[in-house]
Amino acid sequence: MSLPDAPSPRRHRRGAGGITLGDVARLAGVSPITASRALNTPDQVAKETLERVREAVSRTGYVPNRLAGGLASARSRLVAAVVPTITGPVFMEMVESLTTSLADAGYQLMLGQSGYTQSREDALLDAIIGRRPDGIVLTGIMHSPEGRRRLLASGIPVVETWDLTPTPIDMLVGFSHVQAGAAVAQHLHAKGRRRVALLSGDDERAQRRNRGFIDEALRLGLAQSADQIPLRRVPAPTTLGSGRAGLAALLAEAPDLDAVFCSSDLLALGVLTEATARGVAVPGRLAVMGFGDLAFAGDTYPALSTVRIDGTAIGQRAAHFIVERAEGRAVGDKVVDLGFRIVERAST
Amino acid sequence: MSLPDAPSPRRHRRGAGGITLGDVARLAGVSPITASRALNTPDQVAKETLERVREAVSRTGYVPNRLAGGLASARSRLVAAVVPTITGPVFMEMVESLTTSLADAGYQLMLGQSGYTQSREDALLDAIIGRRPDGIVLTGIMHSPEGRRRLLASGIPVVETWDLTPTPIDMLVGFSHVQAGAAVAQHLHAKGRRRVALLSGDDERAQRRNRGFIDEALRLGLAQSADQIPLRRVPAPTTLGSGRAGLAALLAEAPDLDAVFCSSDLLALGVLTEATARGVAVPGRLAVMGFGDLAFAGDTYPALSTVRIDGTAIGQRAAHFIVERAEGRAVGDKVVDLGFRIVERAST
DNA sequence: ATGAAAGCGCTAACAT
DNA sequence: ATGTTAGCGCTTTCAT
Repeated sequence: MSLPDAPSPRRHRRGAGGITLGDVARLAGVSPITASRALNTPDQVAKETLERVREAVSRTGYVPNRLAGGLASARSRLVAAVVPTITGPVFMEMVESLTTSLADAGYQLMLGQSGYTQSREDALLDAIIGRRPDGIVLTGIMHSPEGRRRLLASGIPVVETWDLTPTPIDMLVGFSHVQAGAAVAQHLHAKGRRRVALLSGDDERAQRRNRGFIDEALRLGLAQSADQIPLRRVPAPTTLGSGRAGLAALLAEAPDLDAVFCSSDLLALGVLTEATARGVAVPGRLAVMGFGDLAFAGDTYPALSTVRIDGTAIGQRAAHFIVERAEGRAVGDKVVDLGFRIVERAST
Repeated sequence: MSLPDAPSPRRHRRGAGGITLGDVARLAGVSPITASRALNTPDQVAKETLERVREAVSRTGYVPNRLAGGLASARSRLVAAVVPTITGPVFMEMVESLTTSLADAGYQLMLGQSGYTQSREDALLDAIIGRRPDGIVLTGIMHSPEGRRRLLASGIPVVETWDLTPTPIDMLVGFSHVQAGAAVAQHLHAKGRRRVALLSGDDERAQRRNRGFIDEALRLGLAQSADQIPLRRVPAPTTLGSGRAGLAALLAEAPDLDAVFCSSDLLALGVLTEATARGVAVPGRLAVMGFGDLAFAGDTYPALSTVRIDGTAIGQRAAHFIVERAEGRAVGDKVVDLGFRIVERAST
């Protein structure tokens, strides 16, 4: 009974507001799908049509709704990264390079902090999977069976990083912590140090480096048994302050120490600081070794010997893995060992 | 010609795969919308129905597709944060607290790095707006007119941070850099310092602090004209290394300096390091002042006097602003000046 | 090179 | 307390 042409008073929907692809298409005098192609696959569209669509886009200030696009195409162009905490500076380099590499490829990074506990990590995982990211980058390897199951079930490409494991969920970019620890023991031994100690964050990867260090130290005859090597654990994330306190504690326990391997550069900086405050000569009386080779390591006084981990490369590789998968290309080797490098500076 | 009951061979759609709300609903013997309500607004659903839905969810391992939810409800539960770079540790505290506060409220953080240049920022903005986040947190205030326009046009709640301006785009959580600079000048003057210098990153906010410092220094009679105050600029993000080089340069220019105000704690740590390396007594011969009060500031040797900026509070306030908006509640005062605090430690 | 139709998975609006 | 219907804005499939 109403006029056929009258806009029927349909009950539906908050007219959300924004300019849609339909609006752009209408303005350009083409169908929505042509407008879509003009934006996504320009070479499928005639030059002149392309021009008209581009014109319409800039006149309207249209910004495509990627939520809708992602839903329709099952490609969100979102990538999630999970780090224990970003205030430990160790992972910053990786996050920065991930963000940049992904942005260059048209992907956006979602950041999640798991804390160093597992319960949060599992909860976070659901929040992440719900966004249907095109990939998930994990810091460290996923141990929780529940987490592995959910990740596998989601079908989302996963890159585990900063570690190696014979049983990766999917892809992997890392290095061997055990070997890194062993290499440090060798380095200190080669430098003539004989009474070595460990100052370490209480996270699992640091423990593994300690293990490698201790085993190698025993092999080299630096001690007869593991408990002869003083070991001080501090809570992760490690800080300069805990480095100072840590050295104080180690020195109280074993005043004749001649070398300390710290599980992070920040810890090592704390050790250098405490040594300065106490007048302990570095490297004269005490050699100090860090881990990570953060930006500041070459500029401390004395300059810090450390283990270089190329966080930027880790981020780039991880981004590459995920983008290749998302674009439907097969990645060759799904596991990359990026290794590490002993960087000898003044502190040893 | 085909049997009416036969699943009509419709041409459509990759069956993406995953379990959907429909599957859960079917299993629970309810309609999809009831299942939706069971998950989102449980108290609108009968106890027993709720139970059946929950059961179905855990049996299937269903994880809601938030892309679809966001599209339907026009609420993505995504929040974007833009920082110049996350490898400057200054913003980490804010990003961490943002991430945590938002996660607690069921929102997820998207991270963007603008670099310290404007062109990247504008491009980044479109990438962000395309995701239809429920809010955008900007580091610093948005100057680019084009950026402001797009942000305004998007209708997305915006929080500018780390600064004050009489013309915020929307909401604002910051403090006065000019006043902070002035307060430092007063502090150094009160400590009896008379030959002050500046070591500063070349970003705009640091310049503003310098301005406040210089004006106040002139007022206090520490110099007759601005160019009597040695000023060394280093590229942002600032580093320990540039702090060392900076002090060296300042000392070459003005050997009789008795105080340096650094635009970041990291720079100040570099200055302390260089002072140690040169045997310049701090605070005896040289007072050093940082900015930020990062975690390590209290543990340097000597402990660093600095300006405390509560990055955690900034993040919390920003998160609060955005969540309130997203939930449809009005925020009272849209501008919050969180201030700063001079933290006096051993270095001055 | 372009278009029509269908529907991605969910929720708002309007019932009952 | 639960269901029906339409459609969020886009892209896929199939057709021309």
